[in-house]
Amino acid sequence: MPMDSRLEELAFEAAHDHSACVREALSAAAAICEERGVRLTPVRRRVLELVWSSHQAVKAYDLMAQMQGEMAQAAKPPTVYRALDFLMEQGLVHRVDSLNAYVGCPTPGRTHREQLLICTECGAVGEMEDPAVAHALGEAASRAGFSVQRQTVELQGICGACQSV
Amino acid sequence: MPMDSRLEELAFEAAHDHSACVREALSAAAAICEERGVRLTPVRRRVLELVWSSHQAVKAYDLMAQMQGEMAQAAKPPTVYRALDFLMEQGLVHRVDSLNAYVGCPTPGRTHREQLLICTECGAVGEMEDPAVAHALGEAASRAGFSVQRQTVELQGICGACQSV
DNA sequence: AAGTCGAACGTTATATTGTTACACTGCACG
DNA sequence: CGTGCAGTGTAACAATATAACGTTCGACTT
Ligand SMILES: [Zn+2]
Ligand SMILES: [Zn+2]
Ligand SMILES: [Zn+2]
Ligand SMILES: [Zn+2]
Repeated sequence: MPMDSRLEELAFEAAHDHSACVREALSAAAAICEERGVRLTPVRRRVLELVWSSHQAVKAYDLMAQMQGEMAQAAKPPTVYRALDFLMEQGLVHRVDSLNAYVGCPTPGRTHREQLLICTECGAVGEMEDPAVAHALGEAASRAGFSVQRQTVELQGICGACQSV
Repeated sequence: MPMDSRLEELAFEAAHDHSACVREALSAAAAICEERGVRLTPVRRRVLELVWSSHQAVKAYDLMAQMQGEMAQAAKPPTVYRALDFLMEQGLVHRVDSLNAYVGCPTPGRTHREQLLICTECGAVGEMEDPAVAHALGEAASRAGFSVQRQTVELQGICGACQSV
């Protein structure tokens, strides 16, 4: 069982063997679901695969469009949204609020307070989990008397690959 | 011209003279628009006033509903969205991405990289601008080779007022 | 084997949020 | 006066998401 976090590094790599990313994400997901006793059904698996079809965030209706014809009938909104809800509950996918879109988590299995990096040039979405950021946020919030339950941190900017063009 | 940042403190104050918040926000907006040579038209002013009708984030279609009948005709979506776009450009209002809603900025006039605090109990939305957070985010992003242009930071949790109930 | 239950999925309709396109008005400016 | 342009009105539509309810199917009980 690999389960390394190599995927974390790849979002902004211009060229890499992306089919390996997909394979790795799917096999990690299968292992996690197995371990938790939840079911990675064909619909859920297919949605996860399509979310991972690039390192960009994917729109729900684009997923539907890609699933036209390949399931028995056309995939309707509830089918896709239910699958996305499941994948998010299991931490396999994150929602990108500032884009109304969804991206595969490169480090599933451990819960985390991730910070997303969204390249406005190439659309790639990376993810980091910086303890100093989490600490600074917690400190600042508690000075304001605020008790944090969840965080949404999304940075828009230019990724390394796009800067070096 | 007051232009203090007292408003910043009030989002989570259980009881306060909120009509003063509204007055202050509107007069600050008028001053800022005057100074910049942009027009705070009646539509824009009314939208800003309604956004400030509480310290909660307000939905665009709720604004429309409240404007029914008071303008010549019913307010249609483009009217409200154009006003919101203007107010956001001028930094008088922020969009809360995680809620698809809009909140008045308590410290307009200076551009800032704000962090929003959203109480899941009472719905109030406060705002802070913590240098340590900004610094940690910048550091972490640049270690990832990422050049930040904009940030979306929204913390969901329980505000001081709701904790002490 | 038959019954029961609940998770997953299908289906239809609807709700919510936001945009496009184009016409009209009124004021600033020559 | 025209002329242009910012602001607004209006109609239609696009994009995103949820509600409500029925069906299927396998696990478990009896
Ligand atoms: Zn890849
Ligand atoms: Zn890029
Ligand atoms: Zn107030
Ligand atoms: Zn509260």
